[in-house]
Amino acid sequence: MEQSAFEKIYEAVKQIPYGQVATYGQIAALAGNKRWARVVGYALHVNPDPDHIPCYRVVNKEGRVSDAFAFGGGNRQMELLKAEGVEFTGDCVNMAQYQWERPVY
DNA sequence: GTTGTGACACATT
DNA sequence: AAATGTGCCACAA
Repeated sequence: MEQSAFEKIYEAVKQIPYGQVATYGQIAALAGNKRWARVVGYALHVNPDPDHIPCYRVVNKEGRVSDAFAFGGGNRQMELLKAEGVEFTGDCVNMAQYQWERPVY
């Protein structure tokens, strides 16, 4: 059964390990196409299952949260990520250290 | 049923 | 180096 782009995106986000973060582009790439980065944003926007879709673990290329919208507050993400052991450099996450390396099969 | 918008990223100018 | 345009999917009007 062919899952829609959204479904694939959700699966990719769910695969993000604890204490790490991923970028929209990476999620999109894992979902099938990097160009879906925009779709990823929308997918998290609807976020139908926040219990399995940690939007706060998803950041943009800057290692920062969305410029346009934040998850229910903005600081919300920082607290959640810090609770997982992720350090925040000002408003940006230390991606060089915490960006999720997609397993290459 | 069509048009427009939206949590981004990349290529080109 | 920075700014603009382009591409993709799903949903709202």
